[in-house]
Amino acid sequence: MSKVGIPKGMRDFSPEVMAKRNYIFDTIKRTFQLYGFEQIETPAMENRETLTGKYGEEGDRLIFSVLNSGDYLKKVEDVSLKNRNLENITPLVSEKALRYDLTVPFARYVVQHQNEITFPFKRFQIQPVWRADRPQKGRYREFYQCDADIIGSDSLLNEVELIKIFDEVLTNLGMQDFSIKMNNRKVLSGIAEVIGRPEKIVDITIAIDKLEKIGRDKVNEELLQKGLTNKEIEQIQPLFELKGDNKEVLQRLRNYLQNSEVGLEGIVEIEKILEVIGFWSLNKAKVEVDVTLARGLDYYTGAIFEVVSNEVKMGSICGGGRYADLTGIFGLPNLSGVGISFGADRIYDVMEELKLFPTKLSQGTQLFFVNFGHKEEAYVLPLLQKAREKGIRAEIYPEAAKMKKQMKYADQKNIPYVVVVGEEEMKSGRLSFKNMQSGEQEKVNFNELIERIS
RNA sequence: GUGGUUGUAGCUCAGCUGGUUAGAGCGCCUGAUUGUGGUUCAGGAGGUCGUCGGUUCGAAACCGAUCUUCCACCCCA
Repeated sequence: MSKVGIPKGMRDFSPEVMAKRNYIFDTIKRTFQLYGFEQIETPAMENRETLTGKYGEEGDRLIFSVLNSGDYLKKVEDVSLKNRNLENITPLVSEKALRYDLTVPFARYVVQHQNEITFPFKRFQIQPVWRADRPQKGRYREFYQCDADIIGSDSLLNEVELIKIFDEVLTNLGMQDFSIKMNNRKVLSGIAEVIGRPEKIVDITIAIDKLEKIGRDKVNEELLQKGLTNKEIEQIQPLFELKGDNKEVLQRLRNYLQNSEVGLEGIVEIEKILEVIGFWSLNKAKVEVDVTLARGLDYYTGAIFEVVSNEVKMGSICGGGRYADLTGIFGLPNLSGVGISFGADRIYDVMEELKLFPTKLSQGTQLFFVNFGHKEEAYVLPLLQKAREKGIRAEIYPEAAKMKKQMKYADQKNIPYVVVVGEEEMKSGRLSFKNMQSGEQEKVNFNELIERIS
């Protein structure tokens, strides 16, 4: 076993894997562009303070900090080192951090470039993000997010367009059965309000979010542990029975939230979104109103989305939601945004499990020239150039190795056609042209050869 | 951050309650075929058993630490 390796939770991607990954990225990118989004990129690192405090306490722990260059202990007093007061020391030894998601860097970008941006601004961004989490199934320390956000518009039409993008991308990737779960932060606020503990909104929603996973009893247990009274827990119970079709769920929810202004507002938003989706047709997506869905509570203020495959057991493969004031923390208030994120790596795992990748993804070499040496190169290299000019992916073996070795190379790279040009072929102009799949070989001139391939 | 799990040849793995030169299949290299791959045949290379330390006459095997893998929790794409 060699000593080389890569950090925990991070991966290499070999050519076959990259072909599949690019298939996903290309599909997502094409759809984003089709809906009018423009691409940006931001640096792998942000200033640490740009990121900290944006993802909750848990999130801060998962941010990879980058050690300062040079004498990074310069600013640290010996006393604080001895006391191991990490909270104070970290900012002194690390001023940069790897981005944790694409949304916060995007908010920073918008604030920084506000004078160049025409609002509403529709951008997309496909880049890796890093989290210092323990790796496990569907969870990596480095993974790609593919985000599309609209910032500077309150309209719910944006939410609808994003739902449509979920549908279009995942359908195009071949998924047959997936659910776009939708909730609204205002509904969650309403629930906390109705049971009289608005300050407990986060604890309540995080607990009921686990309903499907751990069951009702455990959820209630957790609620009790978080300091809710039995009476309050009793009031939450009707929410666990809110299953069924969206209309029915909303009807009962409206009844439940009748005394909460904000809660009713959330319901109206959900209804509006559902109504407008109705103007379009969805392919394979099922839109489900789910009051137990609680995501990104640290910044979402309106709609909350999460997409799960119903065919494979995996965490959520996409997420998203509306944040009324994300740029406010960077000094640009009153800009409302809504965005979604595709988790490309999880989508990959789902597609792999469902065998959804097309077999013909490879953009490998189509035509291979055997190399016999300097004299032959003089004859063959111009032909190679011509083939490439015709758009044929072609290559020549870089040295005059044994033919067996060259053929083997072509075989292992799955190159479908091989040209052999030696003395005989140079004299006659009839090239030996071999079909590697059938094993057949014939003599053709160069133009015929090009026609055979294209 | 908590709990569990894994590590033997390039890959997938075997290796008995500790016993001498650690195995298989696949892959790789060479030749049969000095201008023909994928099939066949013959031969060959390749491992300080994750790392460090301990127990023992003796450790791949037992113990400890550490790293890595995978899984669950927390949280999340």
